[in-house]
Amino acid sequence: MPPTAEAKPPTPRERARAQTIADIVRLGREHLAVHGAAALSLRAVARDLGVVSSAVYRYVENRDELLTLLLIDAYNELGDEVDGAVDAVDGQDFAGQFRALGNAVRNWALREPASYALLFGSPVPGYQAPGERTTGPGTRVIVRLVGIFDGAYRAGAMDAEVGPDVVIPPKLAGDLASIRAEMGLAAPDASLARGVLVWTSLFGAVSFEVFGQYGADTFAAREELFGHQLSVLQKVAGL
Amino acid sequence: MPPTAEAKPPTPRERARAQTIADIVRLGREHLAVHGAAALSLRAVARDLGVVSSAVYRYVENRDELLTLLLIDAYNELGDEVDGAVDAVDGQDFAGQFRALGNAVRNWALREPASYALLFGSPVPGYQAPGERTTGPGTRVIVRLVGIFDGAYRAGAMDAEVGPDVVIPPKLAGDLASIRAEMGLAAPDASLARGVLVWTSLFGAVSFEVFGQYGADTFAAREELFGHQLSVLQKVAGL
DNA sequence: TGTACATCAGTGAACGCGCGTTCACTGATGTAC
DNA sequence: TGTACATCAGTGAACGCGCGTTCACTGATGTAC
Repeated sequence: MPPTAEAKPPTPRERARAQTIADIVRLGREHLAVHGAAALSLRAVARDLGVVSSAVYRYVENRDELLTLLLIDAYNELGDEVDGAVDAVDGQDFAGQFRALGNAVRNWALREPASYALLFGSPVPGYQAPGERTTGPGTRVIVRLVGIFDGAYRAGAMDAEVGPDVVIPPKLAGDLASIRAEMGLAAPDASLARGVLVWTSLFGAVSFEVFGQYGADTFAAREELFGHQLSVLQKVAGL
Repeated sequence: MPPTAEAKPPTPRERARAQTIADIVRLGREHLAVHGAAALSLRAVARDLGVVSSAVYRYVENRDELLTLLLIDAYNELGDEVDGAVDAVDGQDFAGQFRALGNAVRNWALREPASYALLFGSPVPGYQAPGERTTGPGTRVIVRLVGIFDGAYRAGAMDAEVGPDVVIPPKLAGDLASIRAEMGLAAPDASLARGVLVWTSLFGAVSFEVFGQYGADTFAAREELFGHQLSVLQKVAGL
């Protein structure tokens, strides 16, 4: 059965190599948290790793590739967290799933603000993520969110929505049709468009809190504020 | 009448000085647009200004102060743009004012993505904005937005809102009471809380577009998408 | 109106620092016969 | 089982670069008498 050549058990060297790469990613994340993405430096990672600076080039092609690894790692950590939270909710409780997803995003973002900033903050100047490697991990949350909405629609659990008189312009309807086809969805244009707003609004709320836009003193009850925002968004989505 | 010592006409030297500072800010913004905030460098600005690097220290105390100047400049440019757009709408057309504000934010953000990122993106590592200088300019948009909401409420132009059964927890109500007192507002808790969501959602939508979260191909009809988002947010706000 | 002095803008050299990346190399670890 | 060779991890020096900030200085511009 050697057609699947990947199935061999890893050699000690391979294991050591994987461990070192994992260490590099871990140290890179720590560096990210302290100094930000723009200041991420291979030399600093090498220092923390206890190795001469040129040695990291055995594991990582260049600085941009380290950024890519960190990006993928962060996307997957967030994705795992979201999946875990949503999976813990009853499959028919779509509103509960939505709230679990929102809270998972916020909790992770507050715990890992630097990684969150890398994923959802200002683009890193001069860095372009390689789509073929990041698109999968990078779309896990939205795919999951859309899954909840579409599941609710199919189950007939989607209430009348806010402002049903709002019309969808044809050009936008075209985009939504592509999305519907690509993701195999059933929900109509209005629901999908509403979903996009809820999606961007969720991250808008989290970003404001994580990036310090609220100021130091304005909101003491941040958890309650976010809970309220989720409640309203839930209504907007029709859940 | 020398008590108001500030009223003297500026000397040529003062005018030259003001002009140079304006040039520094302008060049700093260009640099920001190309290389990002973290890479903003006094030496590069000095080069563009055609002057030796130490000369800029005659005008700007250090790198952080240049960042502060850029921050204030950007906040005021955005504030002017928003004020201009809202002022152009009939004072009783609260929904129109809201849409004008939203579109002004988006247009400015798309035109000046680097400045937008400085204001609303990831925090610049190691930089803390001096509140006493930035709070005023930095709150112009939210003050204006709240003004529209409160004006609508006082004019009795605020419709029934989404999900009126959503309760405001006491801790959050306390925060909202402080805001109401501080800003001299009339609107009740539910409206204020809704206003916060609309505020964060508006910037969430703009940030996703400016920061490239939509991906390259998903939405061709970005203008229409944003228009739709504004429509739904308008309903959420009760306008 | 003319002179003496103070203020200011800009210079150029220097400080100490960190960065990404390349390259020839040494040793250790694995593999093929 | 033993030997020859290939692979790989890590070294250390070097390249050329840009950065923030300080400091003593030169000249030009303004001000007071």
